[in-house]
Amino acid sequence: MDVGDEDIEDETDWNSICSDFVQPPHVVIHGGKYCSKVPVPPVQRVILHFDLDCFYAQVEMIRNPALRNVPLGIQQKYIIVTCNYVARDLGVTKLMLVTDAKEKCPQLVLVKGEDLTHYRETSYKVTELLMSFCPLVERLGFDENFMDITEMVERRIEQNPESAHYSYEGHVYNLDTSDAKVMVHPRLAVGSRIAAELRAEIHSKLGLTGCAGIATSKLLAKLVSGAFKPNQQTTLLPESVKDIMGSLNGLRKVPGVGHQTAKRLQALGLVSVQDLQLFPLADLVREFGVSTAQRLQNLALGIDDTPVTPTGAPQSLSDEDSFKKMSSTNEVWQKVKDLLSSILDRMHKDGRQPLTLRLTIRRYSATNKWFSRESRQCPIPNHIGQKITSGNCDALAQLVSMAMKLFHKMVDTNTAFHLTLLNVCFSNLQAKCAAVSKGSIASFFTHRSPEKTQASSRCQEDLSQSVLGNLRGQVGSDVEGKTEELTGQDASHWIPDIPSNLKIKPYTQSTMHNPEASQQRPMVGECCIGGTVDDKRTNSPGMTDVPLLPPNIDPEVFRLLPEDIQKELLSAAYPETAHGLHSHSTQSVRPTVSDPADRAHSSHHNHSEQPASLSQPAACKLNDSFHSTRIDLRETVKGFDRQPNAPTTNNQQEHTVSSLQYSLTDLLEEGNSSTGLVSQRQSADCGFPGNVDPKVFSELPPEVQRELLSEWRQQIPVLKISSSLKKQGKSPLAREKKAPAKSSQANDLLKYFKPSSG
DNA sequence: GTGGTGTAG
DNA sequence: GGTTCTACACCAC
Repeated sequence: MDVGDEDIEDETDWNSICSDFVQPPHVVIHGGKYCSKVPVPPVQRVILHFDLDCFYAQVEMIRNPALRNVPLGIQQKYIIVTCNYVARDLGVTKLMLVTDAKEKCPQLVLVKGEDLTHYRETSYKVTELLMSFCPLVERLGFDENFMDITEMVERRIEQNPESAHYSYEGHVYNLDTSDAKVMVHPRLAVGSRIAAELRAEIHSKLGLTGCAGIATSKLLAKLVSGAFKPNQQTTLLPESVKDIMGSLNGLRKVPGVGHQTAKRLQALGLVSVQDLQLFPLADLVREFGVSTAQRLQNLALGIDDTPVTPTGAPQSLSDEDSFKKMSSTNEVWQKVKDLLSSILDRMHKDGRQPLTLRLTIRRYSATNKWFSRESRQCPIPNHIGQKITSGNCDALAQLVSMAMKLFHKMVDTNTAFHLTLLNVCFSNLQAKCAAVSKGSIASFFTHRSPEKTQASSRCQEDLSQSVLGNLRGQVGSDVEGKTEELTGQDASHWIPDIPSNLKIKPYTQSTMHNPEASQQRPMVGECCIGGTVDDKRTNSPGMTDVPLLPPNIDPEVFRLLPEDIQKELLSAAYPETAHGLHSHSTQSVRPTVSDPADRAHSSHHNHSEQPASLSQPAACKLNDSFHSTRIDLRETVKGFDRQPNAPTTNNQQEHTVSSLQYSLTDLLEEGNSSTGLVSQRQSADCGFPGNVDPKVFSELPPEVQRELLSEWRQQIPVLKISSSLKKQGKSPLAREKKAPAKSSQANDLLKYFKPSSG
């Protein structure tokens, strides 16, 4: 943020850096740092960076709107990983110890956040939503996305040259917006408007707010997106690149420079960004090698030409848990089984077949508390891999056994050991065309439809290409010569089971009811979706207006299918009423399934029966239903016209669910329940959501308590579902997801029936 | 392919 | 630089 002599000195450097740019325009901008003529590179790319505000907290506040008005912290173990702005105003910060946070803000409401299921799902919805406008979306963690909208911008300017004259939306870094001369960088100006529209989309469809940065590279977009928080956006003009780089205090602030690199740089005497900018490259090369040295110096100079690489399907799925101490094989066995059953479920839903299993441990060491991780991996035999894909419950036992072998490779159990973390990971994920048989026809339809309707649009090609490019190492499907479309299907598959209905429903909803959104949509949609929004609406009329075809099914695609498949789809979509609600009914049923206390008891019962043999009859039963395409289709298609609190009459399902819970609860390790907050079971008993700490609740002012209670009373069907299943420690909801019916999706679905006010 | 490290949110 | 729970890239072997 400092101007002065250094700036003038630096100008030469900047000139040389930019020398490869064609005809740098000379512009004069008043009100900013540059009062002299400064050569700036032309805008060649327009990159957006989206950063959701306190993401986990937002997800929880959507799940339980009453939390919006209280200081909310998301707790993982003894850490507040994030908190809402109410809590921030009261002094709570990210990564604060729970004890410190409570001291600082006694009224802080805590929600357990170790189970990432909901965050992951919401995260992918955001990515997916962005991808529906432009395929070039790259994820960075759960709450950030990059997007290359260069094409979108070009097209918009082409179609509407007027748009180039519009002003910047939101902030312009280091400038009064009124001072920013739009004509200088029309692409960035248009980009800023697109960013605003996309943020509005994210808000209207998913209820999430966030910041955006608009710039010419990922590096700069990321750096600038946080300039104004929360829920604002900032454009960085090329003229201000030097400013923003200079404003970073310390090399660690440069994305791409982690603490190890920073340490090495410091050893070279480099502390500030400017130090690195000016350091002789040759010396840097000696320390880091050519490519890293060049990259680091470029980063310091604000130069980053790395492309936005569409993220696509995750390349590994892992699940882990940390703990104070684990020192018996028995505990390890339990935990491994626990973790495995959770990722098994995710893996099954993903549809790809993992070829590799990895087990990672972290050992405690008094001298070196953060003793690094060790891992062992092994190939997963094909017959087991297939069981994973098909949802065959035998896979669990076999994988546990494999994982334990890996464990014994690392740990000599004859001597004492002390672990503080276990991680299981499926990697080397192979797409299977056989996935079709598993019910992904439905996901083909549902996921394809937004894309399929683009068939006539210019972006369709781009999209399938990028999707293809994404699916690194995945086998393209070749059924009926529809390679491309089925590849699209595979691509759709990775979006973790967002049911078709979710994809369409919010869309329709906001289109219909949100004047702002409908005003903006044609603008945003013009890039890739083109006229397809309307198509989609006609094809998917929404919940109440069921046409000949089930909602979400693209008639064009439907027509292409063999008759028997068509029939199956129809029968799946419109079965007799008592059936077909399998998945969702597990949701409604759940609160009545069994007394939480009973479940706790049952867990003790079976506790002694392990680990000699894995017994999970209920899980088997449930998983078996995964084999049925029919059921899967029904779930996917049917949930759409479900009412939020629709009562379930199917007792059999209750039994299934309840026995499932027994078998899964058995896996819980007892140690966990004694730590941390009051257990979720207790809070569920109290009649309010399990994700709310009763103690904390009792400390709230009476009027807040009343308000919360009245909110919860309206929400209880939703909240109880999740809360009654939540457990201490690891992967509570993952257990819930064991149910064949992809219950957490249904959970998400319910959310849309009762949208939050925000 | 395996195992460790570094980076990131 | 460490807490958490992921996920990815890169490198040496």
